[in-house]
Amino acid sequence: MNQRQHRATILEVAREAGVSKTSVSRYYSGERERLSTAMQERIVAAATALGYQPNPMARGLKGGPSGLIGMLVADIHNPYSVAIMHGVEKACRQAGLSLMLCNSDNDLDQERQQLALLSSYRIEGLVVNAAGRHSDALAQLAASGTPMVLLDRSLKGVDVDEVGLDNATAIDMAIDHLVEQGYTRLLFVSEPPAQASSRQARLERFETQCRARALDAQTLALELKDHQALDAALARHVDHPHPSCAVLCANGQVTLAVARRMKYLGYPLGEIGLMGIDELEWCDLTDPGITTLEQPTDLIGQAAVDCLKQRSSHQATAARRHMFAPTLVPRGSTQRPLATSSSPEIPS
Amino acid sequence: MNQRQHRATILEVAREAGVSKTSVSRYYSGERERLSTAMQERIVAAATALGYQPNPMARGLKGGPSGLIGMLVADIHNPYSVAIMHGVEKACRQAGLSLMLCNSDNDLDQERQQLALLSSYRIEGLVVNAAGRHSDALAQLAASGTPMVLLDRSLKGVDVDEVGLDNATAIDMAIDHLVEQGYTRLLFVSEPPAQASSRQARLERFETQCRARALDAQTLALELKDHQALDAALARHVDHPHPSCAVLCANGQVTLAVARRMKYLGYPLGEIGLMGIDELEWCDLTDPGITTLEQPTDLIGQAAVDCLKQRSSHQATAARRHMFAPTLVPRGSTQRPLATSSSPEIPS
DNA sequence: GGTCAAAATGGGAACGTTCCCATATGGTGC
DNA sequence: GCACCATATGGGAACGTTCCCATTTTGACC
Repeated sequence: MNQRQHRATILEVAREAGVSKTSVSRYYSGERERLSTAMQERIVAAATALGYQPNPMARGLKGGPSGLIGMLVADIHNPYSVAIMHGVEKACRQAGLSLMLCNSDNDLDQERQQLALLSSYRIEGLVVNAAGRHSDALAQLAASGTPMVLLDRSLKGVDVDEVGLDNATAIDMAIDHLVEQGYTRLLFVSEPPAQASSRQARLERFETQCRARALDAQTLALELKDHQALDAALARHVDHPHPSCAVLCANGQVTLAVARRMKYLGYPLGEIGLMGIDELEWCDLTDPGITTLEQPTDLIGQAAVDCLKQRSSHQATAARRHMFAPTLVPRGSTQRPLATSSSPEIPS
Repeated sequence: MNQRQHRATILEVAREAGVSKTSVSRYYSGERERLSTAMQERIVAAATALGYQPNPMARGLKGGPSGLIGMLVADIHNPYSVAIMHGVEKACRQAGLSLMLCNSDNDLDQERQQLALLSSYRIEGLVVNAAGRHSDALAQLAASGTPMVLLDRSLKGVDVDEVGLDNATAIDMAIDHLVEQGYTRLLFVSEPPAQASSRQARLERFETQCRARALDAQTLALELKDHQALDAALARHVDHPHPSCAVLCANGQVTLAVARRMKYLGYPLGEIGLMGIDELEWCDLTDPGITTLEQPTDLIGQAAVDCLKQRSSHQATAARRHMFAPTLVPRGSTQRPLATSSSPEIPS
């Protein structure tokens, strides 16, 4: 009944092909060019005949590559994380690597434990989208030589590659767009920035740019569960006797929360501008549509895996940063009702 | 600079504790009760002193448990898959297992390859949310004794545990709700059912139930990319000189597509009823809100992992099926405008 | 044709576990 | 006091690789 439970080993392939196990091993560990073509042919013949497949466990044991890439995510529900995960998974698949997915649920203890587990599997690289506070466990893993990429974060004391959005460009694009559309009073809403460097970066860029342009701007950092604080801030922002207010959301989660509250409070989208970083699948479904800055998540995921591959093959160079620019997806939420369809494209 | 690169082995712990490696091994492979308390204390002391952590590679090599659970997903972008993934990941974490995530991108070849890879890691169990057509690779893996759970699918010739939504109950709840709300002409929209048994099940239940109740009902199965076909079907459904039409969507992806087209075509939600299986985070954001049947995804994921755990410990019993009932989340899209807030709760 | 280096191949010892067996140790019943 | 069994412990051989080193073959150059 059972399919052949037994799995062919390298030794059996060697016997079948009439060569030594060392040669078979060489064939499968990327040293084919050292083998004569005749030998290569005999090996593939024997291997396919026996249905041989290398055992990554045994390989990883001896110190060879484990074929495993770890991904540590703080919140598996975050659409941004999922989108990146897609890119990472795809890149891994193409590189013949497997993905171990870990979710820390924003819990530092879980994170530590997951990290220990990942390192015990001798992962060849780690993609991290977590670790708000200084994570000693993360630093230790990086110091021990595991290639590591930080997604949209940078960590004090951890000098590793970073990949993510070009926050300065993104914020500038957002401000440009909002100003072009005629909004003159801006509110930036973010989750608490202490936990993630990219939040910090976006917040700071917004503040300095608005100051530099002498815009009427404010910022708000809060936990999204806190409806009341958000409602109050929105009211404060909107009730100002100023013609045109807009809200800029620091990420997709914020966009969702703000859109929800604005709908609840009855603020008309467009008249009150709304714009978010991160594209979301439902952005064109809310009534006038929500304008977003779309991140090239597949590219980012790919870049992360590329970093890891490079680092595990070459000797360690200095830490690098890949920053990607977003794409503006304009929709109705940043279209003021007075400005009719005749486009006022005149440069100022 | 480097943290101690060297990792303690079972042998070093044994030496440190002055016991044999066998005893240490026993301690870590769940045979603690066979050890005297004195020995247990010495082992744990030595292990913590050395920072010992078992090497799962070596363990898996010898035939022991690999600590790995695989999850094969056809489309990592599908919110349902992601939601289940969350539950599965959480359950794994609590059980001390790690999750290897594989995405087949709806490609049978990729699926085959991923399956081979997973099996080469000697996974202890596999959660599958893919495999439309009869997958020989899947059947083979199941036959070889790997515990396996099918999510919302059943496969001919593969007799394994299944976990998912109670489709009959869900469809009945949906029909009940729509009829209660006064909709009399129903359209069921689904993706092509040939690829997934749950689509088939929902479609069939809808047809038989509507026939049994003598309802004016139709079904539509199509690829979601095909806007034109969808638009045409919606128009055909709605333009009927009948007072109250409603559309029931077979899953979240369908709901998104239909909502998009209805918005584009200008059909007012509520007047034309809309209801979907699968809760989506943006359902309350579209104007009157979209009524859904929410699946207990965390429970389903947990149940899947539970199945695997049971099956890998106990001897194989007959395949079981866990079917979960959904929860109705009523919103404006199934609230007819004529029926004002005074609820017409009179039973017919 | 002999020397030497390069290329091609093979044998054995690890890697860190688990498991089978063997060996103490302690208690029980006659 | 001796056979007996249960309970604790330990030693060695696997598991399937890779890697170091040794050996053989090849070919090129004087």
